[in-house]
Amino acid sequence: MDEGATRRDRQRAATLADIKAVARRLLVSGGVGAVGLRAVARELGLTPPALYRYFPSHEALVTALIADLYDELTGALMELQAADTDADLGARLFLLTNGLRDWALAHPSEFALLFGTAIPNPDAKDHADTPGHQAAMRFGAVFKDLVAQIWHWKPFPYPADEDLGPVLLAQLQQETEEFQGMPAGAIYLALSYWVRLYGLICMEVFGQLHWVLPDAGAYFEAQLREIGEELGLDCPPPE
Amino acid sequence: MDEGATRRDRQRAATLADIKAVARRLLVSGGVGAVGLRAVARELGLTPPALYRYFPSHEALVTALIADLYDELTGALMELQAADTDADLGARLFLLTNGLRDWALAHPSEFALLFGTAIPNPDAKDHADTPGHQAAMRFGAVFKDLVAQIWHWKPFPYPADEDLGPVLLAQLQQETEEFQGMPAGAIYLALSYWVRLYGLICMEVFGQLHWVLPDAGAYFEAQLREIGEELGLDCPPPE
DNA sequence: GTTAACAGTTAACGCTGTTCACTGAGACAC
DNA sequence: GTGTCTCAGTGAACAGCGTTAACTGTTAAC
Repeated sequence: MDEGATRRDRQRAATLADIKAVARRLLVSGGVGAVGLRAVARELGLTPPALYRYFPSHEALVTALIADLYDELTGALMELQAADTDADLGARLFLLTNGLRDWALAHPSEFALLFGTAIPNPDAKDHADTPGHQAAMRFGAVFKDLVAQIWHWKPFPYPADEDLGPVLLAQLQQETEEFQGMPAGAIYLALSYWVRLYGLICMEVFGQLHWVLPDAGAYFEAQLREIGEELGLDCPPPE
Repeated sequence: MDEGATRRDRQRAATLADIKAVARRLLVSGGVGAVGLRAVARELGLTPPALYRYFPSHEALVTALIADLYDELTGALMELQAADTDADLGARLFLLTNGLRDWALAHPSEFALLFGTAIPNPDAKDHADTPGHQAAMRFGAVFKDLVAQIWHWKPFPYPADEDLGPVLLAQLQQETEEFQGMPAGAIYLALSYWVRLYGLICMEVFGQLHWVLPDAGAYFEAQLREIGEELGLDCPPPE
């Protein structure tokens, strides 16, 4: 297994894993602000400069943590999907979306790190090859694939091109091969559903729904059911 | 005007305003991380401990800034509303929602501070009397009033109580006097529209829509028009 | 067996928020 | 008008942060 890996390489990989594990623990217990270079070193019995043999800066450590968390979340969703033996796409929509919400509620600190505050610089292409960005794309692909599968299995009604307006139509048509051939109107709907569900989860986790809904679970369920019906899917029984 | 205000009181109020102005400038130019106690003091020609005569901590300064920003945003929306002479509620929906989006896009740092990351502690009542929280409620009331006005002017179709499920129904009915007597189903719809529009603005400002929409303006317009139609309002002409 | 690479340490720099003891000037009472 | 008291502001210091430089000892490689 570790052929060609010298003793040092193995130990290096081990401490690197330790660093990330400690960083994760600090994140969970104290939020993003608690994962500091010195705090990680202290918890590992190392001196702060030692960590610079593993990460070029504090930001790099956090970035690596973000990438790992994206992959962990994606993995959890894929696992959920794999355990779902029957190919009912309605059930799969509920499974994945509820899975995302459950993960977010169970890991609020991690969720806040991933989705809380985002890209400060609006330049799109300069950080497109970052591991964190790629992991984010893999996460997004889970739901992009799901909606494409639903579409190709049983196309749902969608607004005509004329109803979208020329500007929006042109933007959406540019994404048609990213969405496996779906027409602009269908992509428009998919995006609308994503904003509703994803936005709802963010607002719930970040406490921006407390003023009206102490527990947003029932509301989320209702919204999800509404979307499932609009997509023409068989929704799982309530409760 | 300043009767009863001694010379000291006036100077104190002036420097307090200066502190907030500098903090605001630093926030705009460098984001939340740039508004530091020492940085503010440096820019004012003061020593850092001097600021402790005005704010008990760094967090208090940021909190005060948040409250001011909420009030500024609310004020900008109210002004927009006041300039809208005709009482067409469809036009007012477009005016206020586009106004919110415009403010967010014009002041991304401020918007990020207000809505980016939120309440870390899920306890609801311990910070309910904070000035920032009250300012946030005043902001929310703008849109809550709008939807209540629309409802009382021309009630829109809404889901029946039986379709909401008992749990959700009970939660929504508890808010019926907060929404000036609107039934649970109407509150359900209003909340859904708010999540769509507010979530869309957040995702646009925080760059979580770049991967599919380089410019979300047309999409926002389409969503807003869709909601206006569902509310049975006369939408302003496109473009 | 020599040499080079590398994990890790110590010391230090500049930065942050915060506290304490102190100074000087405006406000108020007699 | 003098005395007292409050209060804005200063200077020095502390603990903590991310980061760098010079150095030590162990490990892999030729």
